[in-house]
Amino acid sequence: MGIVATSADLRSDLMDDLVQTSFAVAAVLTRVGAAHDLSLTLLRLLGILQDRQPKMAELADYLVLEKSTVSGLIDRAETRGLVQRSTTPEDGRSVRVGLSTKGRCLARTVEAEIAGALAPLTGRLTPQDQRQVHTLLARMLTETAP
Amino acid sequence: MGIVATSADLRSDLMDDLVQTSFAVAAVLTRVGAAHDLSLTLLRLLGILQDRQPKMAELADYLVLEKSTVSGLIDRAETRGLVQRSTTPEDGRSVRVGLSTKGRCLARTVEAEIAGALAPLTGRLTPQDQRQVHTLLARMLTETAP
DNA sequence: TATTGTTATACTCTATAACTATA
DNA sequence: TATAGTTATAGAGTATAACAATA
Repeated sequence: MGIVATSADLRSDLMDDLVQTSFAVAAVLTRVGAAHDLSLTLLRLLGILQDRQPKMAELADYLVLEKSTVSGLIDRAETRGLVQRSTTPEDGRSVRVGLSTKGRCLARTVEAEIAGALAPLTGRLTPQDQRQVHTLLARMLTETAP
Repeated sequence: MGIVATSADLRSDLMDDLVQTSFAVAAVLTRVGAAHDLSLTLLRLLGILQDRQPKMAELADYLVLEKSTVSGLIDRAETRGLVQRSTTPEDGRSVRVGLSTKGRCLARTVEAEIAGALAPLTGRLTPQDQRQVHTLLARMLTETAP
C-alpha cells in the first residue's frame, strides 16, 4: 500500500471517528435535554442565548434555520417562560430575544448535566491526551479565512 | 490555580470542543443529506443497513428510537425505493430490512460526499495530527466493559 | 420598494397507546 | 400470555409561500 492510499485511509478513519463522535455526543445531549423536555434545537438555543440577545434574523443565522422556523421555536420557548421577546428602539420591525431568569437557570443546570454526562467519555483519556485532543479539535474547528 | 482546577478547566474545554464538533459535523451531514432529501435519521439508517439486514426491533435499538417510529421511517424509505422489507422464515412476526440496489447506490454516493465535505476540516491537521486525533477519539469512543 | 418578522400550510420525526398476528 | 410489528393520534421541528408592519 502506497503513501497516497495510506493517507486516504487515515483521513477516512478520522472521518468515521468524527461522525461517530458527533452521534455519540448528540445522543448524550438528546438524553440530557429530554430530561428537561428540551430538543437538541432548544438546547442549542439556550446555549446561544447565554452569551447574546440576538434579533430573530441573527438567531436564524446562528441556528442555520429559516426565520419562520425560529418564530415557532421562540413561540414555544416563550410559552414555557424560557425566553422573552422585546422590541428594539432603533428599528420598529426588529425583535430581540433574551433568556428569562428561568431560562438562564435552566441553561446553567443543563450545562452542568451535560458536562457530567460527557465526563465518562473524556475520562477515558489521560489529562495529557485530553489536552492534545482539545488542541487539535480546536484547530480543526477554526474557521479558515475566506 | 491548583491541579484540580486546572483539570476541570481542561475537561470543560474538551467538552466544549466535543459539543462544537458534534454540531459542526451534524451540520455537514444535514447539508449533504438535504441535497438528497435525506434527514439525519435516514442518513444513519442507510449507514446502518450497509453492514446489516436487521429486524425492525434491532433497528430500533441501533437508532435508539421507538419501534413505531422505525415503522414510519421504513415506510417512507420503502416508498422511495431505498429499502425493502422481507419476512423471515423462522418467525412469522419478524420483518427484516435491507437496502435496495437504489438504496445501496445512494448510500455509497452520500458516503463519498460526506467524506468530501469533511475534508476541509480534517485537512487543517497534518497527517501526524490526524493520526493522533484518530487514535484518541477511537479510544474515547470505545465502550468500557460494563 | 426592501426589510423584519409572523402566519398558513404541509411534511418529517418522534412518542404513547391501542391494535393485529404469530409464538 | 407474551412478543413483533403496525396503526392511530398528537406534538415538535422544519421549509415554502404569502402576509403585515416598518423603513
